[in-house]
Amino acid sequence: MQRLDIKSALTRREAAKKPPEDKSPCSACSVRHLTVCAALDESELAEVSAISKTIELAAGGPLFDEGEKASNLYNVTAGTIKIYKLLSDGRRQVTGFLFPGDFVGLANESLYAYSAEAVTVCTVCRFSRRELEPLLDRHPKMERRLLGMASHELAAAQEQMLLLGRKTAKEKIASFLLSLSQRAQDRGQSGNPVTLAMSRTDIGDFLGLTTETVSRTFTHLRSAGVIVLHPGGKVEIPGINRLREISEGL
Amino acid sequence: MQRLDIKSALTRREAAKKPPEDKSPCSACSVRHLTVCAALDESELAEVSAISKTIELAAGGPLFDEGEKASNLYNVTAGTIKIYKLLSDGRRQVTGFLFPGDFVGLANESLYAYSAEAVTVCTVCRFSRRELEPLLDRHPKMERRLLGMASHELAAAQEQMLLLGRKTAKEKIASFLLSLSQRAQDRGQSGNPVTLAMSRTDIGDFLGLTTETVSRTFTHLRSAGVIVLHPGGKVEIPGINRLREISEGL
DNA sequence: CGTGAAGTTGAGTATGCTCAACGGTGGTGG
DNA sequence: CCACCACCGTTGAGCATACTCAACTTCACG
Repeated sequence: MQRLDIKSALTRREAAKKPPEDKSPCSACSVRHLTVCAALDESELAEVSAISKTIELAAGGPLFDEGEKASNLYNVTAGTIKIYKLLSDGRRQVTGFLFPGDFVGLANESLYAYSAEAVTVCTVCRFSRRELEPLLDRHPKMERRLLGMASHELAAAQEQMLLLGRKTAKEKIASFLLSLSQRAQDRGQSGNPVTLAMSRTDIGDFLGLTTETVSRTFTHLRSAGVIVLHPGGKVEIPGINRLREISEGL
Repeated sequence: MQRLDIKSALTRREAAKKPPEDKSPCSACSVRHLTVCAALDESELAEVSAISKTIELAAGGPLFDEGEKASNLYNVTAGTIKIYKLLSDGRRQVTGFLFPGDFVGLANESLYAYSAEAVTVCTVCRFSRRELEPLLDRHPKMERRLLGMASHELAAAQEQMLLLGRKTAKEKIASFLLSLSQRAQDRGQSGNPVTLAMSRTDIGDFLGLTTETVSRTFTHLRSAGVIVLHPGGKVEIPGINRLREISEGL
């Protein structure tokens, strides 16, 4: 799946080398319907293409760091990105995983409030903040869309606060699997089995648990027959309704 | 302070009864510079006035409930509001406290993703979503401001996730006090002593702790001479730098 | 096939929770 | 006006969930 996306990203880059034509490279974007670029017409897409640049990241590669000047915004087009914050002693909280179509880099202040790093090989579209803002002024439709995406993220953040503050380890893992499954389905991929692209450490840092507890809880759910762990981070969920109950503490 | 704000709200309502004049009631809004209405000119303010209604809430009064149709948006002008989510067994996570100037009710989907309830006596400005949206279309400046406020809330949500997932009880309480102090200062009020308008239960539900642990931790910080507890929920912070260290685990 | 990172499992522990009791306070009704 | 009651906050004792430290296994990669 990653390999496939990289291939399409390369195709997009080749298109960018060609002289201007009636179709912009963004026209071919396979995740456009999920992004801030949804519902733009051809001429608007061309404007966006003109100020965007496709970037590839190796697994583990940094996109930006907390405290850095927030001069760019990014659209994920392939792969998985994690965003996180650190405490001075190294404790880490992953505040989100980003998948194709997700937007990253919004910062009200001039500095990024968190770090972003590729979990897998990734492709992202980069926009300079300076160039994007006037474009947003001219296209309220796009700004409205951005506000909608920010509201959506805000709702997700609140759901995550509920998880972090009030759920048990078992409920956290169950909620996490269901959320990954849902997001895969939103992208037209399989929601079952679901693929975990990230490490146990990343999952722990996302759920407010240690890797040991994450591992033990997976084992526990496996013993209970709710999930089956396959190689390559694939998790089959035969008991998806049971998992839903567990995620809500029933 | 609450009493004062209520008085100004009444003044505002009286103004609304008068025939149209060159100054809209919003002109007198004491927290406008903090709100989405900042940087609007007189004619724009008049438009906003026309579709807003001032509402008063008793302490404990509900503003809206999770799952309700999100037909209104609100601007807090006086008092403290809490927003929260519930699990089916009654576990609660307070996801935020709102103070004058804060905006509440953004919902990407058509339903509210959380409940909102007055902590103290409150005054809020109500906008119908249906009426506000066309106004935003005509005033990109206002929409940009809204996006900025949403980004700011997103950053705060991430900071809160770090707190919930990775901080100890002591660090949580210290961070909480500092954040309240900062927000009071942003509103031109005293940052020290800071007033806790909410109950221990609300604080616990915000920080992912029980009331007992909140209480014990306050006692501990008091014994350590970092804070002094005064009647009326006032907390004096003689050791504010020590509190900063504690909040980061030093 | 060797090496190092990632994942799993186990034993013991600590932080924060549960359950319980008690003091203070504010609102209510006799 | 005062007694009563409910609620809030505080404190204590015991306990459980998830953490720490450690060993071992599995897996990916050279």
